[in-house]
Amino acid sequence: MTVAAEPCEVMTKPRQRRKEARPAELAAAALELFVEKGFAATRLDDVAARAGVGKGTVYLYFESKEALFKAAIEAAMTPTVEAAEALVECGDLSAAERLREFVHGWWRMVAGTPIGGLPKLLVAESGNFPEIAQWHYETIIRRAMRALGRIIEAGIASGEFRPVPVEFATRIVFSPMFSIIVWTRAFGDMMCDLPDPKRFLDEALDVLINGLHGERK
Amino acid sequence: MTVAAEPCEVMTKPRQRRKEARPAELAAAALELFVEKGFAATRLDDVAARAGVGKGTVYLYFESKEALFKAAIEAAMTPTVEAAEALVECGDLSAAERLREFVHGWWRMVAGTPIGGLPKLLVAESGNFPEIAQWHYETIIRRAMRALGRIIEAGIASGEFRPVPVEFATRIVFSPMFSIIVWTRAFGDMMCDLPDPKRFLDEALDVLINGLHGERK
DNA sequence: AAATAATTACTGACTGGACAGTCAGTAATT
DNA sequence: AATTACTGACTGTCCAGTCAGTAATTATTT
Repeated sequence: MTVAAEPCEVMTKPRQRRKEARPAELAAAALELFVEKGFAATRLDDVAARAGVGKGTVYLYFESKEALFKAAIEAAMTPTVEAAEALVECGDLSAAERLREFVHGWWRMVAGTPIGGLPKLLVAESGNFPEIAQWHYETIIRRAMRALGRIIEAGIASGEFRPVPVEFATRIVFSPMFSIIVWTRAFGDMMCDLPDPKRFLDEALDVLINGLHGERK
Repeated sequence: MTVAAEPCEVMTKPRQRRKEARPAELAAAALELFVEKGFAATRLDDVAARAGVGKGTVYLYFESKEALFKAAIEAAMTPTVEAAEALVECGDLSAAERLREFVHGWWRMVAGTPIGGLPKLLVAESGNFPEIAQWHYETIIRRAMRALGRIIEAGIASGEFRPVPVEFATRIVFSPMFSIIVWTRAFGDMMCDLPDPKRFLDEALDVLINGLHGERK
């Protein structure tokens, strides 16, 4: 059998050397696949293929599958939480309006991107990678919650909200966010009656803000 | 090397034949391990060992690892949702009090048991076993939500709650339950500042019930 | 500018270990 | 003696991780 000198192939681009770009490209490809299929079901051959390299190349830039996992998550998370924190700083709005801004801004930022799959992924893998889960909790979640907590504190200080325990109120506002992002990723495909997430967040904010405003029953 | 005729072993009980009891014992052992380690990381050798049988026995009663997974989940879930539905039927309480009963009763029922690990497990494996996730959603979650929804409907009908959209209100009340059960299982071990779940549920119920009562801002 | 050598980013066939699933054999029960 | 619940060593497969080899790039020589 002869080599059949390139019979109009589908653009078989030649091997390239791009030391600088590889790590980020690999991390991005890995993130997509980990979010799609989970850690165990993701093969490094596939990650390499999606990044347009051979499997060996993965090991030039990452120690192991686990190291790649960690790197992919960290690379995606850090900029996101920073952007989320920035949402808190918006002008002279009421606490209620700032809560709405924060929640909606966050949703616009993560919905439909691989980053939106991270909460589900981290929940799924928390048992197998406790160090990563802990890092994520301490570095990302705490920080995001503190941002949310500051809005609520300000609302209490100004008399707009009644004096609820901030620690708890923060987590209470978090829970619809957490639920909807995990929920849509876990069951979204198969649920014909999934409510529109934006509408859900709106209704939840209505109830919560109303609950934070009013007198204790 | 000789066989060393049983030098005071740790109660090596003889092989037994218990056709009737095996499936349930295997399903229970499997549930524990799947909840502890996830589907991929659970070895059938371990399941068999925990159930006190050899690996081959697993295949006398279950077609495959996946079939065992499905059976373990279904066996645990069905009685649980029935018990949860029964919680709705309690006497002539206000809607608010019935919500509290439902949420606390559910928590008492699942906290600290392997069943409490199922939401996290199902989230984690939803991508790899869409049929199981779909069965779970349609059979369990819908049913539990309908029970919750009935409480809210009654509260609206009696004028205790304002006329919120029930579909949404149901999911809003669900979200702190979902959050806390998944959260404690995923991050509970490593979080020194995890709030007491019972207190969290109480505070969430306060805010939510207050939010359902009051006038729209 | 062209040829040659030196360097190194990149590759993919290969290995070793882990584990789902099998089946010939064992022993409890009838 | 016949039946069958049960066993665990074995097989085939899958995949993370390796490494000898390839080719793109840079440096050096002519």
